[in-house]
Amino acid sequence: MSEIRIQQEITELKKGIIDLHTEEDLAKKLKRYHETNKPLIIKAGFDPTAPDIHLGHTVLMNKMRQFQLLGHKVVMVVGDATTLIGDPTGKSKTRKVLTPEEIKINAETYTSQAFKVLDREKTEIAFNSDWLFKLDFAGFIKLAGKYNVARMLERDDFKKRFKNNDSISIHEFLYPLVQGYDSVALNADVELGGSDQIFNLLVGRKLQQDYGQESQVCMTVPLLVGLDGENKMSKSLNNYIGVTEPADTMFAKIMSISDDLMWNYYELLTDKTLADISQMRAKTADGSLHPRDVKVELGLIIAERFHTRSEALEAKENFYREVPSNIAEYKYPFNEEGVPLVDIISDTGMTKSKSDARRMIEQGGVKIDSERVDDVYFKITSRESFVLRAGKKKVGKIIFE
RNA sequence: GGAGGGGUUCCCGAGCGGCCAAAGGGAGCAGACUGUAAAUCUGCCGUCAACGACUUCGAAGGUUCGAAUCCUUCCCCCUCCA
Repeated sequence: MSEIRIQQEITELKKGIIDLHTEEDLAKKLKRYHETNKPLIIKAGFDPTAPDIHLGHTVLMNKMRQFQLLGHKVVMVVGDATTLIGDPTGKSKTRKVLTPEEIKINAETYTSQAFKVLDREKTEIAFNSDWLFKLDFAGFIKLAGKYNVARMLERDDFKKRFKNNDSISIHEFLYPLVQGYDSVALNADVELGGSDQIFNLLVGRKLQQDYGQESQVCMTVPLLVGLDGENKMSKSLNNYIGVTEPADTMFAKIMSISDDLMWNYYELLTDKTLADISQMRAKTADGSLHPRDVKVELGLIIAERFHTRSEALEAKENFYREVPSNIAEYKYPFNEEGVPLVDIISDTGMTKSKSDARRMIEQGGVKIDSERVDDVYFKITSRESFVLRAGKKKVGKIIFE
């Protein structure tokens, strides 16, 4: 296999990544693969405490998929044993411990979503309790002996906490060690992770050496910025696009991001090459391409990845249509004396309280069949069903029964 | 073990007996403008049978005509010294 081919693969794999330790090692491993046809073992750990996957997670998964497309094998390590410790990365509080049942359920939810991106055939799921619980006391002490405090303190958050006299529990030191041991147990060739994980990955790299293995290549991907354009994408900040969300929602959410952020998404979430992206960017800058159209394209790419092409196109249609084709329907009891509109708005969950619904009307955000309502006391007196709009995003068809 | 600081509405953070549903900022929501974007501007932002009533300022009691503000007990955080 030619050097050129390997070089091409490396270029492809390097797209959008933050760290790569080291390119030489990667080249060496890829070369060996082409000679022996033995797939590389690509390891990525995941935390079974948060089972919902959003686009932020898929940045990593896209990278894993890239390896799969090149013929390699991905091992997803469920940290059911390490969760007992709780990853100290960026955390100041100890997290709650899950039961084995909860972990199992979370892991299943997680992996089933992951297969929207990953190739099931080339993916193995492993639980690190399998080997960690077998490590006896002597083995454990031996593991602990492979690293020292000074090196642990090299890690940024440990360093800061130590300087600030914040507590660092001994067991927190064990986390990187144990995660590193996973690499030893799997004999991993490459470990992937978020950029905040680089320290842990490098520990694995060193441990493998100590255990007489070839050390793994460590690659990290950036954290995806959320829809707000500021914070990292996360469910708790509600600035995310979940992989199980309907195509309509995905498309609409993409359309709501800022133009600046859109380029970042192109780079991290699509297969477009860097050259393509900078070309589009230049065209929008000189006015020959409308940024809105570029964003529509992005919306289509994302929606299609998790749904089908036709669903993606339909989502686009719906986005521009006054009333989407597949809006939610609400049944509501009819009353001869007239039903206060405020009640309908809040009871259907379009607003969280009646006060909220009143405000919405006062501010001109409520429409019935595209007629604006400005009377707070408006009552519905006809049995006919109608399309109700409360604000930009909430639409529903009201059917009386 | 000792000394001190604090817990306020989604978040940060003022208030320290009545003028407090509680300043200010952030987030969120609505409207205008646009490309159903961002930025910007304006308004809203506890609940309800709504010019009024009810529930909120860690929890429970108490003082008072009246308490987020004063007292008592309890719970929880944080800082400093050992």
